[in-house]
Amino acid sequence: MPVARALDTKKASRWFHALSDETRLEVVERLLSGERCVCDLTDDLDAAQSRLSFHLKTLKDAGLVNDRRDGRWVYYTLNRETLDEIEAVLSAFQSGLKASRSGAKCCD
Amino acid sequence: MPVARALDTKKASRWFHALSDETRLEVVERLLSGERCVCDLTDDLDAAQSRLSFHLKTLKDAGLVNDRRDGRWVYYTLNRETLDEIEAVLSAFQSGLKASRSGAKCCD
DNA sequence: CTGATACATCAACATTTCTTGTTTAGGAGA
DNA sequence: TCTCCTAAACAAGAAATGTTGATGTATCAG
Repeated sequence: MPVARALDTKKASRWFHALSDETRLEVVERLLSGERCVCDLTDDLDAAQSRLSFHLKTLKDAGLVNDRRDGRWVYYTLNRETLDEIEAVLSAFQSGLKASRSGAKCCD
Repeated sequence: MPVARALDTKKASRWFHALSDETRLEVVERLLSGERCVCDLTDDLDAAQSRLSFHLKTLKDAGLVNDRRDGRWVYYTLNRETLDEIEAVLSAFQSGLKASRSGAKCCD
């Protein structure tokens, strides 16, 4: 039977890049407890509006969050499916490792 | 009872940054099947030696890989503990999400 | 319509990251 | 020792990323 399919490195690198910034990680943490509007996040993180907007766009482009406009406010939520996919990559790493032989000699 | 402790965003952002590059992800993939020397990786990935060395250093600085010298060769392995820690972060995200309420209104 | 609010977008600049080529260090063997 | 080989380190330039302040756009209140 086929083992895990190959990693989509392009997709995965975009996910990890989106998570590679402290401000964006803080946004993700806030969104764990549910939907948030930009104004809340701006207050919480004490970040300039344009700066936060930039990071939200980065997260959105990577597929990590979704946005929704309601009146003049825009609400962001985490994208559960993407988080699932990322976790699957990590799990694949783990199980790949478990199955691995060790001590392969090279260059002979 | 206390839920998950707060995320160490500094540490986490370094981990994710290390994984945010396609070349480095390919290195990680190769290392899943066990220890590899730099020369093997250079061949496999068709990368210039100094370029690969740069990425290996990035991975090492982030704690994702360990290295070991044997004669003139240097062997790299994945650092299982760090992978565990990263997976724990993702799991925490997942369970945080599951527990989250939705539809919080803001700005009122 | 007018003004205020919430947010995105843009432009300019600073900072970081990546690449390429070159040099240096350490080990193996003649 | 001298030379070859593997790999790290360095240096300079290119490219990508993040920050800040200004401008643009949609929505709502009056």
